[in-house]
Amino acid sequence: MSELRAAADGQRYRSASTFAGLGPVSGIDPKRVQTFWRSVERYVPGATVRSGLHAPRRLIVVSGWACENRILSDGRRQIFAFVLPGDAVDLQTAADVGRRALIALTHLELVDAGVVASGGSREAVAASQAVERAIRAREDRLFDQMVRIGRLTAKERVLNLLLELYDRLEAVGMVKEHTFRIPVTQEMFADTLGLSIVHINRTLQQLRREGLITLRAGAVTLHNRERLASLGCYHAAIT
Amino acid sequence: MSELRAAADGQRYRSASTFAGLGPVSGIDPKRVQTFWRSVERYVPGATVRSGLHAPRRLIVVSGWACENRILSDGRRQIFAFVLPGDAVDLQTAADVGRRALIALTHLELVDAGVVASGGSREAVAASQAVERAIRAREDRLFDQMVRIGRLTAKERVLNLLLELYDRLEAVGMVKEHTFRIPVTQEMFADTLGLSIVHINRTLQQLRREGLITLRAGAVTLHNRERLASLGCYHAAIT
DNA sequence: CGAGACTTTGACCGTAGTCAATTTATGTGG
DNA sequence: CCACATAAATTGACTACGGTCAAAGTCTCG
Repeated sequence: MSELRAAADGQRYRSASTFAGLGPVSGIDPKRVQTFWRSVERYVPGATVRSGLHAPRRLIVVSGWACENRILSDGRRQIFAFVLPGDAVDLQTAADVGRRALIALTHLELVDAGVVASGGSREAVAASQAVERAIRAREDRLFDQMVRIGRLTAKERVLNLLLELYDRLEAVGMVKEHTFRIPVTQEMFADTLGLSIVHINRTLQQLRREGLITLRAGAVTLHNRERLASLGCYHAAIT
Repeated sequence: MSELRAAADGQRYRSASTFAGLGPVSGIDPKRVQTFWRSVERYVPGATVRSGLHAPRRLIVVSGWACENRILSDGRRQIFAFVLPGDAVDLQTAADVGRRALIALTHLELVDAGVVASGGSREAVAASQAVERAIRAREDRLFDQMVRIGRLTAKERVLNLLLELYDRLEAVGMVKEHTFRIPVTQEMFADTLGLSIVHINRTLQQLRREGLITLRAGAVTLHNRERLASLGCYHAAIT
């Protein structure tokens, strides 16, 4: 990917309000922002985020998309979750290499949650709580994901996932006119939703034919969100 | 269930060393054990464990089996995990009623993790760390479960799950001669593994015909664990 | 313009689901 | 200890959702 491309990528997948996902963390003391930016880790698309050697690490996404996945020895892959700007993840120690990896899907900027939430100032406390909430929200989504692949039909799975992404991106100002950018190939959808790539393709075609979604050039539009939620067994978590 | 039955149930699903699953917690100060037992919560089969009203609660299973599940409005059910003696779970607040419930499968005894890990004594610290590890182990298993339902075949799913249960129960001394008791109906297997009850039945039959497992009257025997692990894509987590 | 990644399509297959009936536990009350 | 009620397991026949294979078409980017 060229420098130019990388820049565009950065723009496209950066939240309007960088720490929006952390709620209370926005409007932080400029002096501390300095500290954040000094500790930013950057990854290029396809790179594996390094995990802690001994202790687990908690990270916050500043910009870009990532996914958590596992690859089986025979090549099968399961993507567990997508990680978006404002999200928190915790990476285990090197011990579970091969069991769960965090992979950058775009240019990715991360900060250590410890840095954001350190110090005893009122805002650091707020940040710490926000990180806590984000970690918890992530775990809740793992259950949604399990329901998707365990009990929903192909069509439901796709709609349900798109709706989740929609809501999460909307919360950080990354949805415009019912549309958001999505750096996810059909192969990745397949590996997320427990389906084959061919079947994902056909399911998407069907959704398009039915006028439910628009999906091209890495941008998705959801028409009639209410109807999609009903068709996709989607119920947003109470936050 | 009769009183007699209940007693048998208690015996059958109690770990040999009650807190064995917590490792370091075993061999605890008798005075503190008193405290534990005063705070034990008991549930009958089928009961829903009550969640915290405002704050999340962390619980440790002393005896019995439970499962975490979600039931969709159209009746479909997904079981997320089985909870065994020695395991820790965290229950969210009442806010996510309907999204994740903890259901007793047998007579069930729980203690609050806070009680076990409270105080500053050396053993309380050890207990606290053990609870931490148990919570983390639980989360790791969620990923294994996702791989099962997302990427394994029916046969692999069944074997993989049985092997996980085997290893977890063995760790707390509840496996004897490659055999353990398992209070799980085929319908529950189906709802765990994202399959239909009929297909679970046929898969089990096949495994029996192939001489890989024995399963009757709520007891499972795994013959040739190595071979099963290979057939079930099973790799125990590094602990 | 060419290479490689990604998407799309068709033909065919097979794993797993559905429906419905039967058999076999399991547990309760008499 | 037996009879009945209910839950759980089993079986057969048939269906269908989704997988596999293979080829062609598109899009990106260097």
